Amino acid sequence: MADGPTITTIAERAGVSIASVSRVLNGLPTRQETVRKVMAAADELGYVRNAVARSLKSRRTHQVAFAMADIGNPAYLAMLREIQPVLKAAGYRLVLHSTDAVAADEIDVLHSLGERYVDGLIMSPLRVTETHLRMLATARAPVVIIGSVPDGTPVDNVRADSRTGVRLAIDHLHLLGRRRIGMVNGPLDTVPGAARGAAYREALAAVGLPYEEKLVEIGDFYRAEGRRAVATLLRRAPDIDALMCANDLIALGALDVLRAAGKRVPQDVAVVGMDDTDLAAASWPSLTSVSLGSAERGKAAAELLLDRLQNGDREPRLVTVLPRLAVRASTAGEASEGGRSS
Amino acid sequence: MADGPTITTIAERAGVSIASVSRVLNGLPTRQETVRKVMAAADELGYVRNAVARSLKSRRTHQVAFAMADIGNPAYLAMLREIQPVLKAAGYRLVLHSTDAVAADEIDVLHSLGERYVDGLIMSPLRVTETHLRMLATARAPVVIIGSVPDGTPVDNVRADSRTGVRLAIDHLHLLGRRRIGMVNGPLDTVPGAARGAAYREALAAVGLPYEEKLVEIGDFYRAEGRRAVATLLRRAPDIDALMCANDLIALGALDVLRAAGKRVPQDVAVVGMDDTDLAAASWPSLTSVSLGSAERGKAAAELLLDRLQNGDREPRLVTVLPRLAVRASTAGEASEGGRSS
DNA sequence: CCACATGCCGTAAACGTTTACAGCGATTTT
DNA sequence: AAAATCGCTGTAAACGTTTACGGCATGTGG
Repeated sequence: MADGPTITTIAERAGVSIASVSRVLNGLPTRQETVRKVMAAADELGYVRNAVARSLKSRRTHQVAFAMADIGNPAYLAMLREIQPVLKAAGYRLVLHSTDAVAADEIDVLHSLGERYVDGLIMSPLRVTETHLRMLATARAPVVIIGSVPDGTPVDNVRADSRTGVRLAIDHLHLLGRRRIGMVNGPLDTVPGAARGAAYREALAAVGLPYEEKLVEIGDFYRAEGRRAVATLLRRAPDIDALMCANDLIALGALDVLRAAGKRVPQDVAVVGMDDTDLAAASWPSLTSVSLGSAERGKAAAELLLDRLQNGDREPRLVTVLPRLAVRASTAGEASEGGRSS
Repeated sequence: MADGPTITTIAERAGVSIASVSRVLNGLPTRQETVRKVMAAADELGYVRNAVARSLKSRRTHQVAFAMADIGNPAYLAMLREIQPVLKAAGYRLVLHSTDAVAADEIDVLHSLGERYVDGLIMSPLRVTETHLRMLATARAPVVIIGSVPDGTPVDNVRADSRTGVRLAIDHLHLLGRRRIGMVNGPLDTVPGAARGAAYREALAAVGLPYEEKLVEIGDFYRAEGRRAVATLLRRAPDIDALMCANDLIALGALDVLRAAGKRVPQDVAVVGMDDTDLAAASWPSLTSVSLGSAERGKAAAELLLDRLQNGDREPRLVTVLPRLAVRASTAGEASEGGRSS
């Protein structure tokens, strides 16, 4: 692992100055003969440009960071899968942070932008605090936020429309004749939790169903929590005939509990998940799920950031991605069999 | 986004030299009064160290790359989930590459080590070619390979033991009384494909069952391919009573086809997957699966690399992770209900 | 009172690039 | 034939750090 060659090494071997070497390497106009000599020397030495020195001088790292709230959550994973190729195609490397949805970690990441090891950041915070907003306003590099941010915040923003998403699901259930539609939600102090809770209430109203406290249970966005919450709900309201779950993991927990309780899905209780992850197609019965377009949001975020990197001072932009309902067996009978595979 | 403060800015404001600033910032012995002045200036200016300049001088980037073969494959994802926190705890950032299992991309990544934008690399190649080996031998930064590499290759290496893994599964099926055990494998020119195929043959011999060509079908490591392969297999050998699948996605495809063919799982056909991903616990019936310890392998790889970064010239080390059989409903009846949630 | 050690600090060089500027030989213009 | 232009090249500075080295006070021992 001997010290690699630098442009100085090349310059000596080719008998030219380092400036010429640099020019050749960057394709700037140079005499043919010089080009030949430099190329030959570079080849023989197995030269590779030092990215660090290059970044220092050019003030561009060609790296972009993505701060995922939760690396285990398939929704964020779907974003990552779209972000990666977009960045790669544009010649950027991806630095991955996992913040475990801890606000302090997110703030750390924002702070670390000052170290200038990346040209920009894509971030999907679960909660947006005052501190977030303050740091966003003074961030040392462009940031794109996936998730909602107050109007006027000076960053590019990509949003899901969970309101419409929940609406799609409730309409679907209502059309199928369901009238006792329960909801299992995640924590109300998270952005998605709050939005989905409110949307549920609204959607019920829209189809003319009453909102009943006892049909709603709050847990967390995990399968085990989903089980717990649904068990509680069933005890409280045994006549429930449909469940709107705030994500797919919760919905899987619901399937577990319903099966154990001897309820048939979808005949007795229809179940809808949210995020339309790979798990939805894999489960049995396969899970009807509201896709909030994680993949599209990731792609949009990456594109917004790349655009901003080329054009530093355009207006902040807001992109909203439309939801879609993926109907599968857990609401629509035995028929459909999801086919997404990775 | 005005140009951030540098140590020069601080030096001016504090009325000291940049050397003193650097010393204070690095905790080297300095007079109290100077420390105070520098700290005050740094705070007021909101100074953050420039990582690029630091790296250039110190020849350390505090970044490590992970080249995933396939970002959509839960097995690699499990590795990522372990690697990330280990690196973070040690103060390293993670640069993520997705090579889509394309050899050329993997070579690119190895080549790019010459750019010195990372201190080391963890890589999980699907196939190991001559070129791989040549580049590994001359890599400009330490590399840890997850997957098998010929003895004598001068890199740290973390292996799964798919031989024992398949053996566990076949023993299990044999104990359950299955005698017509088919296999659905991925491409034989991949490292895992070859290993699993050979292991299947060996394991059959170990329990005294004959190897039959017609019980084996090759596809690829995806669900749709699994469906196709199992359909073919069923046509060719309708009396099959167990299926050993080379990964969980294939096994899910098998479940699809068996259900459609009216075969009960596990009563008529028992199914075993491999990798023990989240999907295994999510499917229904839940899937018995051989865990090859993806998480442990990721963790081991990260630790090997960190160790190597501190101690550049110790002997290459080989870590082998033991497999484990996660028994679920697809072989053992209705009883168990997997509970892993993320 | 001088020699010397000690503790801090500033100057300057280095890490490996990119790039403004000036120099220089050859060609073109007047 | 002198002047201007042109194409190419080398010198040197800069990016923001870290760090070897020497200098300057201060304190100690003879």
